Amino acid sequence: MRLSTRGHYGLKAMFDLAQNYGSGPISLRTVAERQNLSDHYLEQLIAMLRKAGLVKSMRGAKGGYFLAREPSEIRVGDVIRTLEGPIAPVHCVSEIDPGNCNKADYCITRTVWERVRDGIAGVLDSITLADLCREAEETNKC
Amino acid sequence: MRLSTRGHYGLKAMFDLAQNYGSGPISLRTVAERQNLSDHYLEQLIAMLRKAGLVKSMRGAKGGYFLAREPSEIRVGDVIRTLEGPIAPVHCVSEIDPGNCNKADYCITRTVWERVRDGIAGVLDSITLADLCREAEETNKC
DNA sequence: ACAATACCCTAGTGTCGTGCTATGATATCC
DNA sequence: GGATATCATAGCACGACACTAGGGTATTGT
Repeated sequence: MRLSTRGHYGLKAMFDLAQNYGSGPISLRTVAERQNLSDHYLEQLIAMLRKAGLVKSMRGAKGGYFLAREPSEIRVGDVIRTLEGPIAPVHCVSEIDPGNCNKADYCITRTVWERVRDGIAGVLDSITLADLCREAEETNKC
Repeated sequence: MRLSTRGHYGLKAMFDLAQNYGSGPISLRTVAERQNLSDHYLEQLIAMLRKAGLVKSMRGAKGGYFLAREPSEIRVGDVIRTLEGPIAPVHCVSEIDPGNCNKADYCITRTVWERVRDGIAGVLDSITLADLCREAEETNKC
């Protein structure tokens, strides 16, 4: 019952970009160092986020990455789905293309996984990057 | 964001045993065939459930497995935790032995994973095997 | 112009967990 | 005592994961 590190690292990076939103592009190396991640690996993750339209990039010297829209408009669920694929505790209740069980008759345990899926999605979709920034600020005040 | 088949298959098997609760031991082969699972593989899963005290066994001819207590006393979460380990979307928020991030300072994304974890656990712990049996019965009536 | 910076892309690779299979031993019933 | 069934351990093919390697391309500052 694990998330891969992709979602974990990716969210860290997106949070970093959210904290620096509006300050122009941030270089990959900066994010990687601040969040303590392998920069080459993070490059691949952020490429997925870029193709999904969540971040934009500027090439060349002084280039870097920045959020494609405001932190309040990016939900954690958007990030996770991009990096981990559709939320699905088991394959037959995937958010996309659920497939069908090999047994034709209705599988009662499916209702469990549907509820788990909806629970996870509900949490992830209720939190935006702006929420994380606000929480981080409040934490530092204490 | 996937459960392995262990939890999936294991819950199917436990549901099968719950439906036949009180009818004496059910052989592994019977369960495996009814739930369309590899019986040798299921054997390993049910061994874990036995060691965890969720099912009991009777050896020899006419032997088999049966639930250690009433279906209403066994939560889906008990089954999943036994087969999949403690619920933890990422390692640092495991229900048991959370470890600590390599970064000493507080990681804000952790609050996300904690909420996801609690969401999953909440769903799994709110459903008992008896609930599943009741739902299965109601479904068949329609 | 040109070097430095930093994004962009494709391949490859070691490690580990998953999802089994294989083989044999032990206990119980008829 | 044989048929049935649980118990236990070992091994193994496959794929995903978490990177690393090594290049190419765009932009900037001098």
